[in-house]
Amino acid sequence: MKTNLTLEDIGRLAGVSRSTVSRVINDSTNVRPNVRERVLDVIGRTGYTPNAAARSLVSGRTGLIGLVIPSRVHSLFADPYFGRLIQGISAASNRSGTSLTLFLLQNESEEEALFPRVANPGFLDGLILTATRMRDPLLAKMAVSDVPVVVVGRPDVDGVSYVDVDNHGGARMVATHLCELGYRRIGLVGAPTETTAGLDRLNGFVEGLAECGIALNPQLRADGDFSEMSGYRAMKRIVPHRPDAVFAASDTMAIGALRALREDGIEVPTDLALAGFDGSAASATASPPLTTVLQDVHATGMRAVEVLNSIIDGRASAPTVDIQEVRLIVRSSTGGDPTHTGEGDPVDTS
Amino acid sequence: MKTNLTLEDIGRLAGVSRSTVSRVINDSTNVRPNVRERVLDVIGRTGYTPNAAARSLVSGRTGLIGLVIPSRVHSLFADPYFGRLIQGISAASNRSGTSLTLFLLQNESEEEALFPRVANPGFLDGLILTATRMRDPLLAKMAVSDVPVVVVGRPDVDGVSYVDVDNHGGARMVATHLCELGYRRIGLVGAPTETTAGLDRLNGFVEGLAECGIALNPQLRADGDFSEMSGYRAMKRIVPHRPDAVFAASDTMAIGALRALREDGIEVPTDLALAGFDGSAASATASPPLTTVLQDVHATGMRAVEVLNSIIDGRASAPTVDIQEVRLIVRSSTGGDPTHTGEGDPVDTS
DNA sequence: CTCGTGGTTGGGAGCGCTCTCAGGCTACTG
DNA sequence: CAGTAGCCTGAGAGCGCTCCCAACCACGAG
Repeated sequence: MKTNLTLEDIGRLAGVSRSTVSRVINDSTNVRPNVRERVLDVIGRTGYTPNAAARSLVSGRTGLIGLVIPSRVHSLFADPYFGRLIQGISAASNRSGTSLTLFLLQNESEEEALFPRVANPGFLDGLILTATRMRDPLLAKMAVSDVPVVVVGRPDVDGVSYVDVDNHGGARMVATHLCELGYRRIGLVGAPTETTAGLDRLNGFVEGLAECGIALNPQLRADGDFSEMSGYRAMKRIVPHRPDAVFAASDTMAIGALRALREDGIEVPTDLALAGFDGSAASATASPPLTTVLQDVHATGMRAVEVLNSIIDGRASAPTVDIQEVRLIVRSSTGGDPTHTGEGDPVDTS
Repeated sequence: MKTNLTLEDIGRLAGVSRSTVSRVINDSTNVRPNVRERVLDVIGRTGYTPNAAARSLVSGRTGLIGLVIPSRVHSLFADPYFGRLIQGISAASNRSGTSLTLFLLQNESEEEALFPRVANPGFLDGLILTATRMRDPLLAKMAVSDVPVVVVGRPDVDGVSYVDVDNHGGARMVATHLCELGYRRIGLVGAPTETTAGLDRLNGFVEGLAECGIALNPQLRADGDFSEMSGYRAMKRIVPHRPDAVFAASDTMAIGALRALREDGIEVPTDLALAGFDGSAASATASPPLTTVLQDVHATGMRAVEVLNSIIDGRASAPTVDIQEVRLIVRSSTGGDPTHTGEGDPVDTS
């Protein structure tokens, strides 16, 4: 299993030239069966694998795609979202025979140092950007570079391909659902509005409320940062203003909100209805099980890789936009279906 | 920002040769200040970055380390352990100027296909293996290959460097703690014994019990797979045999166990004491807050990278072994400190 | 004034691969 | 049996870089 073998060595051992061995490896057709056999045999016995660096030097491809998760996602793995996303991206990447390089940035300075690294020719074939913020400097640079890029989530600039979920539509469904059940003092534990996801969920929710004649009362709104603790705190701020229903813009924040309510002795859904967003596994095991908006994060990740690959291969020219559908899952936390336990519900367990 | 520039181009623009530009970039000393200035200026204006593939072809280094997380870790991001580990590894990797390539394997066949990929010369400088199992085939192959490898956790083969936490010692502390509080019918929600972590926690726990004259009652033991649901199920199996205390070998399983107890109306710690392992953030916010064993997963990840780098650089020859310390955090779930709320406790929030 | 010395610089070789092209061979056609 | 098309194979060039070595220059010492 020595790794310092070259094409030339294999050729010598098999009594053929470098070129023929190369043909066998890249299974081009024009090789006589018995020659191919002989070469394959030598390769098998020696455990030869072609040198990746040499290969990418000449081919211009490395088989490596990058995934950038910026520093402000400190709640990285507390919220299962990114875990699921990484799994989806990784699955698609494995399937397409590429490897995934992860850039988990810890602070601003690492973020700034990133561009030259990823723009480095001969390093990455393409890049997936997540959790971009408004006026994201990295995104701005990438957009004008010639590195293939796909954003997960909706970017605030044009000309960039992206894959997003229907945040607006999902939040609107929640508003409609709560309205139809007769709630009127409806509050919001919002997601950060520096993110397009937060913004879209806010706007969708407001639109849904408006459709049944309700305006979002500012006293009934407090924003969090997607973390459990921020959901807890936001709910604590809203409760004194006596809402009868609250939409938390992520399941993790909803879990935190639930904890705040439990502490204050407020029963869900009897005293207050609560809904989340994401369709996480935790939403189903919470007590009571949470009404939520199911998004298939795994599929989103896979789709991002597919779009990126199509750009890398030059199959896609114009920026591609892909919006994934979401689905409202009604559980007992909104009182819409009190017999419902949450067991056996569809959740994204990826 | 064209990326197709070469050293030669920069040289031409600056009126020097390829070699001189190379010297400037790799800041070797022997370049006249004004020449260096001129070259740096051209590089700055053109946004030139050296081609990574060409560089690694000649240097034999790619600046890339791999992280392997095998398929059987399906609970990947439900349990915060791997998230924290990845963050630690990524932090150390950023610091050392290397990039991290993630191999999240989804099934056995992907696992088998991995070896040729990672053993590929000119691809990775080294590899970190996690969650290896007993008689792990990938580990066996890697151990005899000439690719630098570090295992996180204790491998069951010799000659491989590894970084582990003191699972044995931590579990023993829990046993001693429960004993000292006077519990006698002490149960275990175990971790899988195909993992050395599960095995070590089991043995440490048994040893701790033995020291105060207690043998682990098989009826009071049920094993899980680190997932919340498996903790729930295991506890359901143990409860009928009336334990007065239970050690769950991971916080996530402890949370599941807690859910089972709540369902059955069993009060913690009044009716039953419960302890976990990991020191996760969730252990502090659980109700009641959980007694647990704090391990610094972030530090473990960073250490793994350091050890790997020392092997890559040839600074370490003999297999390096590094065992990280753990600490018992006593909270109200074991009744050892009933006034304790869990707020403000040290937790690994990395 | 000549020689040596040390700091600078440029060119050649080569890392291991793919691609192109020309040449050799086989086999078929007329 | 000559001619030719088509298949197979090997050699050369070159991807962009680093390393090595030889050449160069200016300076001070003898």
